[in-house]
Amino acid sequence: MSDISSYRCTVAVTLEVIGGKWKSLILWHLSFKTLRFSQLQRRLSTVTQKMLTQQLRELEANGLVHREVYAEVPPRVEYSLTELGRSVVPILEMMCQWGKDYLETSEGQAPQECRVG
Amino acid sequence: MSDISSYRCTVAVTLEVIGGKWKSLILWHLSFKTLRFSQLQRRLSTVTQKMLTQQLRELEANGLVHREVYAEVPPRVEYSLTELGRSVVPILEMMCQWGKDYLETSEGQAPQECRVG
DNA sequence: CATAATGGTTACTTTTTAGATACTACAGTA
DNA sequence: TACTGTAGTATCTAAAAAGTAACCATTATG
Repeated sequence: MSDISSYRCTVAVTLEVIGGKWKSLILWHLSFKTLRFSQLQRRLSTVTQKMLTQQLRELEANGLVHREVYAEVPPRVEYSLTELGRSVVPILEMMCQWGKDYLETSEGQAPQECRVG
Repeated sequence: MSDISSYRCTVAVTLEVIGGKWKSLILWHLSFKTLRFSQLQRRLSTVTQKMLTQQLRELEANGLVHREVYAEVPPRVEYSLTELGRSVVPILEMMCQWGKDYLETSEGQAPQECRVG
């Protein structure tokens, strides 16, 4: 049963780290380029400020995202992926591909590209 | 921006399908062998009957799990992975490996094996 | 002097999720 | 006759998550 218990731990850990409501989407956007808080907020359109802050704080606490504060007025805060953060991108790409296949086969939707460009 | 919107759809879809509280663990157990409801319940020790039923119904609705009811008394119901269900196992294994690496590097825990045996 | 912009925090409320408990059908067994 | 086992469902409650709105500091601009 060691396979079971270690599974439980490690997949649960991964889901805790990237499974949050906005986390994978944040990581995805940051995988393209460093972004400011307001830029992220615009890209996630329906996210509330509170949720974006919260999710970013958790990603930062887990070491996936780096937060750089510039001493300016008005303040500027930039978010970027750490090396650890970049290491989850292949998982996101795999999930993206699976989701795409799933939609195609089970719902007959038009094919979609993962990470175009 | 088509990369972004298609990302949102497909990774979100994948997370909806396998991101539930017990789903990935259920899939993991079923990847070894077909199990009855009560067998799954014992393996997931702390799951409530309601949650197990609910998660299984959703997995079934998404086509990952097959539910076979035998007309016996007392009733016997067996759950197994469909082909689609088996196709998510590599993602689970990847998440398992990432979680393992994450625990090792960020928390200095003892190494754990993914899917021993 | 009032307003805008940035990147938040805090308090309060609503919504969602999960837990606990009781109940069901049916046949076999004591 | 009462009890057991299976695989649930239904209902009510508690806890967690998320939304809403107001507030903060600072400086530049009008």
